[in-house]
Amino acid sequence: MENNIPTVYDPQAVEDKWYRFWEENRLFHAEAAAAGDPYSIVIPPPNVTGQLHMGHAMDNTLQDILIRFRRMQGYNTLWMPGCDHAGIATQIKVEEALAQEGKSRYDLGRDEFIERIWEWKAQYGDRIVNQLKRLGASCDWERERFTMDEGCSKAVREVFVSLHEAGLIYQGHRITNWCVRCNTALSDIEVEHEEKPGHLYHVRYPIAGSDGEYITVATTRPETILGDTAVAVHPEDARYRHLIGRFALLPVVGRQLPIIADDYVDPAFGTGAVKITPAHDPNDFEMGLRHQLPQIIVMNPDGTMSAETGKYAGMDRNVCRKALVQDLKDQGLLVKIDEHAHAVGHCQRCGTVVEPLVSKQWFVKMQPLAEPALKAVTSGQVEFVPDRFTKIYTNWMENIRDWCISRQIWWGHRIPAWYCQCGEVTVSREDLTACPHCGGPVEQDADVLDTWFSSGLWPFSTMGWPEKTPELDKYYPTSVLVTGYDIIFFWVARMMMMGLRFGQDIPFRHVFIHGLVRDSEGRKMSKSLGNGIDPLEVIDKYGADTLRFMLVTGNTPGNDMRFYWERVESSRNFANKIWNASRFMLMNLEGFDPAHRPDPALYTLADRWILSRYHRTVAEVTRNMERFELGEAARLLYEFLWNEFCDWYIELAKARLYDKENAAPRAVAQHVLHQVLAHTLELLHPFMPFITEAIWQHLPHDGISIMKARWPQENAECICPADEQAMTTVMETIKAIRNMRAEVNVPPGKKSPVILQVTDAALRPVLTDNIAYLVTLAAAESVEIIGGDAVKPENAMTAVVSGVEVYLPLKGLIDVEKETARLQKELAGLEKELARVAGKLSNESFVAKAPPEVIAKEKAKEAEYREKHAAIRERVAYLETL
RNA sequence: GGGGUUAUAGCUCAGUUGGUUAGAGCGCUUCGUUGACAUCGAAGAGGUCUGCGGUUCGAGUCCGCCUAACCCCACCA
Repeated sequence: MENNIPTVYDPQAVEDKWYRFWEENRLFHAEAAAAGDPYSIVIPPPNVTGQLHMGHAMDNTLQDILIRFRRMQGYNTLWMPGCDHAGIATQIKVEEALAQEGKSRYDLGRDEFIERIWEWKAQYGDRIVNQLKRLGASCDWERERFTMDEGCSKAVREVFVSLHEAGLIYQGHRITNWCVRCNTALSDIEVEHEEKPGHLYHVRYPIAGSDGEYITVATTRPETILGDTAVAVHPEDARYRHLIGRFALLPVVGRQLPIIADDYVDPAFGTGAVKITPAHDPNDFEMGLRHQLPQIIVMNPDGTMSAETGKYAGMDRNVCRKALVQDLKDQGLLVKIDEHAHAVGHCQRCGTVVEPLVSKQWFVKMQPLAEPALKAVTSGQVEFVPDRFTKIYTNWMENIRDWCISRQIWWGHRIPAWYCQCGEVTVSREDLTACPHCGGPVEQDADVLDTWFSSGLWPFSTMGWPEKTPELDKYYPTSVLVTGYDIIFFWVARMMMMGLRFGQDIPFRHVFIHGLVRDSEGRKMSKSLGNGIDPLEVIDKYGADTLRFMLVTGNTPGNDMRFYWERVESSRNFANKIWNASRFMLMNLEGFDPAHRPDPALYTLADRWILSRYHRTVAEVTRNMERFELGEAARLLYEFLWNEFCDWYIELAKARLYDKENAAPRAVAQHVLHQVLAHTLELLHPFMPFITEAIWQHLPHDGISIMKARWPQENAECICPADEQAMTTVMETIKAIRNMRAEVNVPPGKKSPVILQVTDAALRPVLTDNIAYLVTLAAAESVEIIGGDAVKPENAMTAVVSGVEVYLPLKGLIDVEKETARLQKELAGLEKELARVAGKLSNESFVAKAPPEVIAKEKAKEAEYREKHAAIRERVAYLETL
């Protein structure tokens, strides 16, 4: 039928072709009005100017597997694609490009800078999409969305205004995390804390109006001394009680600081006295409010010291620290510097040390939103896979704090608030040109929203919300969200809150969490380490199917995996194995009529065996897919296809396939070969879409694409343990012969006679029927089957499989001593097992309490071992007489 | 300070409601160009499942504790 297929699978030759075919035939497209229960996934939107990395490759492979699986099962399947504008990340990129020209965003001005970013998006916005296509992602590209497109922007504004109307968005002067490099406020989770060795500076503050009296405070950030407005001690601290109500003199500056008492102070830490800097420390900020302390801002947004700091004004914060410490030393006020490890916050995006400082920002009040989001998970309405992430999620939700959503950057959704000179701030769905209160001119808030604000709306904004759309109706809530554990708080949690409030329902039923792809040493792949592996490189070299298979096997949900080229190669080999098994089939389908179903009576044991194994595989693979155990499903397919179908069935079928004189048996073999392989390819399709499509298209088929093939169904009637058992005996007999031949180095070309002494009468016909296999697969010259009571052959090697003693008369090749040793070793193993089983069976509690089928199994084992043992012992005894 | 993950063959990992002589890939040893595949085939070597205790007739699997590594969360200056 097909003889011109290359012996090595070449992904490059088929991938582009079939992807185009799928797209041209709109096979990824979903219609809300079409039949079928909905199954939907929204893609975690990658950064629009980003590039596909290994994490994306894994994340999207998992999604594509689920989508393709459900599509084949007949669901009305939507995979919604799109990109994220990724505020700070994208802005940094464009700023870096600008820096190449020696410019900053301020040189361009806001409008021109934003225009520049849109140009970037136009230039690179397709790249990530094209990379996802190379991976094989079956997204409905006709629906592609962008977090800053018109629809999503409308959703953002609607949500902002609604939350504001509900009193859940407010503006406030509060202490927030500030990145001096990005020049913007950050939310708490955008700050990464790293425990680092630092210093604890002990500084003397003289007591006002005293003679040489002082109080010593300890601080890790001496430059903030300039913003101190009090010194606090614990009210019960006997060392300092007499000082409460008096004043200390701020070193260098000379300002008078009240000494106050507050429970917050831990007498055991440092000196038990704390300097209070309300504008630059979250705790001090709170304490400042309690004691009505003034806030003195000593640092500018760019990290230099403010005009408030006198001679230090304009210095970088780090320079100031050194200068100030020197000044304290000079004045004899620096008592000591202790080594002190403490957590320092860094900007997630640029790594700069973050400063807590007071500024005016917009916040979302989280408690009321978190409550339903928490309940949806604790009630089981939304399930995390694996389950352990439930706890991480709920713990965060229970301790949630308000979310700072305003960013002082330019790329993003502008906050829909307008300021008027009359003092009114108006939040509006429509752009304002005049103040609704006084009619005066208004100016829109300069800030934009945190990127995650719009991402949080993704499951419903992409479906057309706030409009009522058929998509929203059909596909929301989505079926599953697939993402890494690193963005559970950033994204999953926000989608839960927003979805429940604005989508009127949970955003997804399952959250399928996967781990990170690390390098071969277990390190995170990162640009700075230069240890990243480009998925495109893997696809170029080995093909997308290979990459996908490698990414989905060998690990379990939620756990990290390491990238090894050896594993890529092993997946590649599997693809090649599939290719060649298919080649074999295609080369042997001559005269095959798929419509003709052979008489089941003509099926051989091998046929019934592989069909039984196949149907078991269907059931197990489907079960594992439904439970998100994709790696296990893939492993089962690998083992079935390679170890059973290729290693055995193809070999067992060859004789019939090659014998063109006997049409009927040949047709049966063709039928089974085709049926099992074609359907196994269907099972494999979600994992390896390209190669399975390429082969499927060569086969006789109905329908346009394997993508649209019906997912295989298990037929329990085809599962036959007796046939499996019988076939196992035949295979074990073959293996036993091969083993003995290898043991004494029989040349591969040299055939030898085989004598089988069958002790289990039921096995006699099985072996008699399958003698041909021993000839072809075990190099048997002749096979003689003798009864259990017959005289045992002499001068032969011996092996025992269940119910069959296998004798290999190898005159001249047998070294009696070696053979005895080999059998003795076998005996020792059997004795050990026999002792174990006998021990179990003689244990009264076991016999009384274990389930009957377990006991029966153990008894059967015991009988088998006994029989084998007896046979081998007899053999050893015989050898010893020689 | 809380919480979590991991510990199984030389390496990387599976082992899913507790019950087979604990598996795979890579690596290693020996052999193999017979018409699917050397990106292959055949035969092998290699593990007291981190340690201790508990539950159970039975534990790699469930429960404690120990050790080690990693991760997340947390406003002790």
